[in-house]
Amino acid sequence: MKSKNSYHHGDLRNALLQAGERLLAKEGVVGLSLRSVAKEAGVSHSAPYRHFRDKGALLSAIAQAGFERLAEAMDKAEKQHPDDPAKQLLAAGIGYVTLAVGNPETANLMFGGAIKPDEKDAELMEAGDRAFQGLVRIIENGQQAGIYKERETMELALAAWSSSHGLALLITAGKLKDAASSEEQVTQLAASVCEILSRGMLK
Amino acid sequence: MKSKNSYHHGDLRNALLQAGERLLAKEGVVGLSLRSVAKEAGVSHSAPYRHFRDKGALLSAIAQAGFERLAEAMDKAEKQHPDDPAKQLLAAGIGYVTLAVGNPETANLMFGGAIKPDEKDAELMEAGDRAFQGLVRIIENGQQAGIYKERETMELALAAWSSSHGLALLITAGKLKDAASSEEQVTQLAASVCEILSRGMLK
DNA sequence: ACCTGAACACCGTTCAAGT
DNA sequence: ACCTGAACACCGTTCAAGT
Repeated sequence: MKSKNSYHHGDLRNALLQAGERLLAKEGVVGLSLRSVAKEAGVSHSAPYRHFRDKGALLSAIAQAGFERLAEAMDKAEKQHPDDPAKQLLAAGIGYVTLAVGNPETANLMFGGAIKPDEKDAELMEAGDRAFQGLVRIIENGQQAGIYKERETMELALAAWSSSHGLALLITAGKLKDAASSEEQVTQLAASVCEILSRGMLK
Repeated sequence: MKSKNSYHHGDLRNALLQAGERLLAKEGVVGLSLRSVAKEAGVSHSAPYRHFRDKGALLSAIAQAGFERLAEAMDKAEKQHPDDPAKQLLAAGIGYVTLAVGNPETANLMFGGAIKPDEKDAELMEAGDRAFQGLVRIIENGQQAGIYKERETMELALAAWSSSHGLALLITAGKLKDAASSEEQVTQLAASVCEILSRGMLK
């Protein structure tokens, strides 16, 4: 049992993670300093170094939490429609885009290159892979149900991933300002992209 | 006629832009400081402020150049296949992805949220729009040729943009490390995604 | 008109010292 | 074992002063 007012914080690691996410949402990845995170958590500017190797490690941990939420969204999409892999894919796409739009700065952190390749630790990569594997499973469900054309699982999964990912990042980057202001519009756009990908652009 | 050794640089704005792009490619958007750009250009750390309002304005100008190259790639894709809008779309997708993969840090700058929304000046937005309009024109060519299903131009364009954009950023973010190491592999992936989008995933 | 150098407030990181 | 505070090298930005 630890007191919050004591010299020793007790759960500083989590407090820093929370403060980091809060400041990230407010200030963006450029405006987020390790010192401001420490201040927000109520500790000195050097305290974080007991829990994170450096600033990149904190960012990496925040990004990891984002990938875990993304993996959950994929799992949820699969379980929501146990016998309809087409609906699973639609729900996955909408979930992907909705999650990114709801946390645009986290999405930028996860995919925007703020974390240098050599700072990407194994845990971060694993969390990213888990999210992708959730989508791959949904594609495999469709293949087993025989609804897709004969193609490599990875090719289909990459096409689906690319279109959801692209739409999500176009929105978070503000390139679709007027067309994607409400959550309803965002859902509609995700559904439209998913349908075009499923049925094809060509006659 | 201006001398490079004189006290007055003569073309410092362009020199800073060039130095910025060079350092961006080498250090990434996180490692790029305005002071290092000034040093690379051989001027004092405060000289850039004669030519750019602040650091964001320099980044914005670099991003703008990136969008102009992207717009050129779209135009080139259209002109390369004057009578085949399907090939235009494939060339546009490959061009998009190839450009991003060749300049990953510039792509991150263009789409990664390093430039805050309020720093996005009119010129930057226009350059981005021009690139998108190039893609829209290619879609319209296909609609006029009657090759696409009946759908809003914008819906088709957004689906095409999303999938190319998503693939490009997945690669530059390093999420496809092993599958996209050579330029040939990258072209192949872009072609695969484009074909799946054109013909559809479903049987 | 354009560039420099000192100055200021901030930042990431380290390390001896405190509890 | 965990946190603090001084210290260092860096950064963005401003501004009087130089050419």
